[in-house]
Amino acid sequence: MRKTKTSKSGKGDQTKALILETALEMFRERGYDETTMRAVAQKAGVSLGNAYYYFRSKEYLIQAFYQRLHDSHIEAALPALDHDKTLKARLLTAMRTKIDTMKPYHQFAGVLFKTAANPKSPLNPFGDESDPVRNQQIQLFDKVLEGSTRRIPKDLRAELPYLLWVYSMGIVLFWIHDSSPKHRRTYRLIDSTVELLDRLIHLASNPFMRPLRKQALLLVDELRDAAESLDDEPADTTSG
Amino acid sequence: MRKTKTSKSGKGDQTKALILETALEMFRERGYDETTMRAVAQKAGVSLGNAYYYFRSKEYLIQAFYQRLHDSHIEAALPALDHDKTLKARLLTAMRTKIDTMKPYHQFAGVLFKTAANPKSPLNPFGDESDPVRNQQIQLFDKVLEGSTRRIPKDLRAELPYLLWVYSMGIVLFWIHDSSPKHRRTYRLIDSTVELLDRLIHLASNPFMRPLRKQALLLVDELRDAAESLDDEPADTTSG
DNA sequence: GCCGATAGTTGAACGTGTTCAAATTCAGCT
DNA sequence: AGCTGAATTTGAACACGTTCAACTATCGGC
Repeated sequence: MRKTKTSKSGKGDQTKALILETALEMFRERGYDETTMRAVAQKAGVSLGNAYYYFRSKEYLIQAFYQRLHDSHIEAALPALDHDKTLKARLLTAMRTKIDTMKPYHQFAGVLFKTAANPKSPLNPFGDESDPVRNQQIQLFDKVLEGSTRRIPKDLRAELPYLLWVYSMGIVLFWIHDSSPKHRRTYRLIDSTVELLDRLIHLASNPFMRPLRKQALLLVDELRDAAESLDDEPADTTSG
Repeated sequence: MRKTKTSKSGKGDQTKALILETALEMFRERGYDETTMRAVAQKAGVSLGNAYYYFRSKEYLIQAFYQRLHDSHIEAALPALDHDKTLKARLLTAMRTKIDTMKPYHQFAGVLFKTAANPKSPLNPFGDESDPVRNQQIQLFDKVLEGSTRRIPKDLRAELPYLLWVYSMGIVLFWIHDSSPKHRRTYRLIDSTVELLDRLIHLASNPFMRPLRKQALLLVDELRDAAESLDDEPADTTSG
């Protein structure tokens, strides 16, 4: 009579969760490369092969981590955003909480982007497998804009959430490389870039800027298109 | 009496070159991941350990490839630039020849950026080990600007080579993911972004834009600073 | 209570990048 | 020719991520 009573959650789900928890803990404490699958399996009390039964590869453990990280960010950002009204303040909050959330995983994050930059990796932020997380993140920036007082032309307004998401990825990239104490440099960078973005958005909203803005937005559209057709399109040569 | 007579070049240099040639050939034909160090060693007729005597790791083979690739680009770009006078035309030439040069290595290039995005990799374009190549590339963009007719304010002019280099890295990143026939998408992207950049530079050169420009350039400076102190600065906590 | 199927689990085995102590070659010197 | 120390070369060995055929547990249906 020592069995766990949560029979409903499925034996597998428990094992999977156990492996993930163990892996993330070890990633946090020792880093990614230094954590071997064998060690994870051993610490979790399962066999090596069993870990691979639930996670197709070591990278898929990061994928799970990625999702969890974003959930935490949302949780931290949404309440904080209630206090801010201007676009600048709201953007600042969104970005600062993002870095706050990622902090414990700094040394492990390098690997995250290493594999994320690989087109074939499940972690590629533009790829299909990242679709849910990506959309949630873009949605967050939509909320950042929605609650702000700044008036923005419709065409720009529509693309801005995506553009801000790309911007946030750039900040994260910087943060990964940032070894300054407490990541001060990254926070300073956020301050200055948010200020700059606010100004740029203001400038781009000027009627005079309409032609240039239109051209830039067309470019953005094309980039998004291209980015979204990554896995398919195996260099088609059959013209008809 | 079968010894080679080129005794001056050093036996080691020859072996190193042989290994590199073999490796690059196999990378081109089979891709990076599919090319094992054992296979390279065997095809080059040396032992496995010997390959590691000359190349600290498999990644250092890419490092060497990187340098060679850039040399080819310079070779292709410089003569072509003689024909172009406007900034737009010169920038177009520089970027098109860049992609032309990289073409044969497209499938292999994904790995290049995968490892390049890793802060600890010798391939990191911002890192110390890439310094020579990076500076040469920036210098190329300086020449692109130097020969053009467009008048640009000094502050912007000074940073522009670096900025264009960063831009070129973005294009390369896109190209890596671009599986359209003959990489048409990348060439189209170059066309539209160069056009846009030309306009933006024009706009930024307007006296009205001076404050915003100054702020943006300050940001660029900070980014460069941060990017250049990657390997050092191990989270300094001793304040004095 | 038994059966078959599915889900879960195991650990040996494979191929890889990398390391290392030892073996071999080489150049310069006597 | 013989010696010496450095440069070069070797291949066995290591640790890792990953795969796989086999084994066990679990559960629904008879």
